[in-house]
Amino acid sequence: MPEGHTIHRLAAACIDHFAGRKLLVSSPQGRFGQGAARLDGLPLAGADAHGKHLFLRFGTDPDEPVHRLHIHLGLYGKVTFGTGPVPPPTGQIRLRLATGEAVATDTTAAGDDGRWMDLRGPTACELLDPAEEAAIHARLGADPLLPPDDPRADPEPARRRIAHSRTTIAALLMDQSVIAGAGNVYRAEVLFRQGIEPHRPGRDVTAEEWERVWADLRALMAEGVRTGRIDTVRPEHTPEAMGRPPRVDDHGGEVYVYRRAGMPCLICGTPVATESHAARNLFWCPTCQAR
DNA sequence: TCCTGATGGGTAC
DNA sequence: TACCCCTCAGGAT
Repeated sequence: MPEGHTIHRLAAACIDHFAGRKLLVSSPQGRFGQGAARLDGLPLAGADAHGKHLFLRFGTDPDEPVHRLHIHLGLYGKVTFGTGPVPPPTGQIRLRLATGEAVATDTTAAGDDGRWMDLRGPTACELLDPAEEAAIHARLGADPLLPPDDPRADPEPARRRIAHSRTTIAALLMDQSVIAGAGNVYRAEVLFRQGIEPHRPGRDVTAEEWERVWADLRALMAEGVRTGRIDTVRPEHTPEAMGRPPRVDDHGGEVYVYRRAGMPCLICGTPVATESHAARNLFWCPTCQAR
């Protein structure tokens, strides 16, 4: 789930469900109890995403919030939205937001209109002061999902980093200080779609190739925000177009190489290769990505 | 019922 | 590079 598109969707969903509404905030069986107590009863003023980081602003003015909550889902974190009864608590790190006046913070029933959000297992769920939040933004690279006129979406620093780096392009695309929001799926898929061998040093990637990678990332991830899935195959390679069975996988989308090790490349039939690369699984087609 | 791995990242060596 | 964090679906048993 949690590549950047998931977090941008999450920010929009928080606005949809909770913006301007006083919230019941609790941390049942959680380690965020004190933070939840400080947020309880405040309205949600805003929500935004930068890369894989989510920032919820509590108070009445999103620019001058009373509290700012930083959430990072990490590898395991999950968020569920619902209406009506809230599911019973499980797990150790958990945050619950709900609307409605008639409910005590630790009951399992939601409020009048019963909207709730349940967060389990995040890597980060913490209140930050402005300087701490600024430090997070400062260490993140270009976010392909932010509007092009947002300075945080400016790809020029990423271009420069890559153009001067001996690190592989595969590792650079996963480095959140270079590009914020792309993860292992988009990394593998964008390199496949642009025919780039993943082990090439960043400085050997041409300006034209980088332009295509950035434009493709923007388009693919925007589609991910729209649909909530990661689909990267072009129309001519869909299951329907090729007469092949659809992919059966826990995250749902149609992809070229991600987690398809040993299976035939959808374009050339070469078995998809895999290796552990900088502690993450890398997938690529040795023929389509020969260079 | 148990075991493994996963779309992430901070930290210690 | 290894480990830790700590969730949960899917496969193995």
